[in-house]
Amino acid sequence: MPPTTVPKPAPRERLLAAAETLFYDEGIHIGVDRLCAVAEVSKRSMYQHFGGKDDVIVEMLRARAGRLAAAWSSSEGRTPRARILAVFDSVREMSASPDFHGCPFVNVATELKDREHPANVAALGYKLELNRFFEDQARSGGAADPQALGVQLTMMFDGACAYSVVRGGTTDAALGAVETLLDAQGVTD
Amino acid sequence: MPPTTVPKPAPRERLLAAAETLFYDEGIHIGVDRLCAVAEVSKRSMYQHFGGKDDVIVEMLRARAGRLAAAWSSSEGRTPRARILAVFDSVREMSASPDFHGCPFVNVATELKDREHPANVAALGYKLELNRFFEDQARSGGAADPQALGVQLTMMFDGACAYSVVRGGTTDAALGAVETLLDAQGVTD
DNA sequence: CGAGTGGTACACCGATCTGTGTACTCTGCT
DNA sequence: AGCAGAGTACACAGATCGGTGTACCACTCG
Repeated sequence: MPPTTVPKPAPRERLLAAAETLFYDEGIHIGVDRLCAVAEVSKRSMYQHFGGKDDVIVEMLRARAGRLAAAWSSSEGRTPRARILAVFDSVREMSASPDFHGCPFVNVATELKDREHPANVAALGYKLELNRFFEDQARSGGAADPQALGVQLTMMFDGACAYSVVRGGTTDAALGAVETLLDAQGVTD
Repeated sequence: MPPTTVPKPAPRERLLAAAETLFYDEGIHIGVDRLCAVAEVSKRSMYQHFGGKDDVIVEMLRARAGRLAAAWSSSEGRTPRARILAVFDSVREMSASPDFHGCPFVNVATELKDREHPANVAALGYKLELNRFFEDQARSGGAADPQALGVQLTMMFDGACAYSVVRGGTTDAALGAVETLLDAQGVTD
């Protein structure tokens, strides 16, 4: 029988996985030495797979954005209101973990400042996608002003994350606010 | 006649002023050399006035929190609803500036991660104060659940800031959401 | 066998980081 | 005049940063 050990993923995948946890847990200011050590990849290999540290950040964000967007879409079949609430419920769940440090995209944008930076462009893309998801669901649910509601829900999303970052608690209160905003626009089940 | 030149503030004040703009505009990872150069204070003097870079950050946040809290209180005499909306209106105004980079307290908390850090404790104190202001106004305005409304408004506050950080636009949409949340709890003028 | 390829180990570069040590100047007070 | 304190200029330490150069190793394909 073949060896039971799972083959180690390729260096590129190991780097992206390490970047996801390290950059999120400790910020994007950690050194590439640390990153490579955790990924068990030589620094030389890293610079052959990526153009530089910034490149790793961008690719990591892109991969993460894709996975998260897929998670929202997975709620197909349910009502628009339920699909919106499910997003906030997942945030509530994540915020219960001591390893929760807010929205990774907002974090990178905050740490980078420069709005022209490719990583910030990726973060913006993610937020636009989230906004569009909310807006689409709001429209499907018969909202009076889907566009405004989409923006408001996006704000509430990041506000809930920031709340947990500073306070350390969970984001339960966000669900009540979201229900109020949905009710006000006639988005019922 | 006396010289028209205003006397230069003391080194301590110059350092705090420089820290306020530099740490906010470029993040708290800039070097102390840069900070001292802008403040026109020798590095040696900085370490005689403050225990270290972290100390400067904490003192800067404390000063800033005091001034902002005073700004909310300045709206005495107006209705609770108007006082709450005034806070979000000032955020809307600030977000119009290209120099706006979100809430300085949330930014520091995001960049520092460590929740035990004194600067993060200061940030938490500020957010608790803001939360209490909202809650007090909600109660005065006859809200059905002032505590929940206070938290929701605090979330909306940070959400509006994060929105502007990533998108670059103003936070107009937050006002609509706030009005909806206030209406739902019966906080009218 | 040999060549090419992907990866590693490790030293190294210049820049920058926080923080300190030292010797100097300025200023106000008595 | 003389002294003390506050501030400055500047070199320096030890660490870490992103990034590179070099020599070597293991594997596959022909």
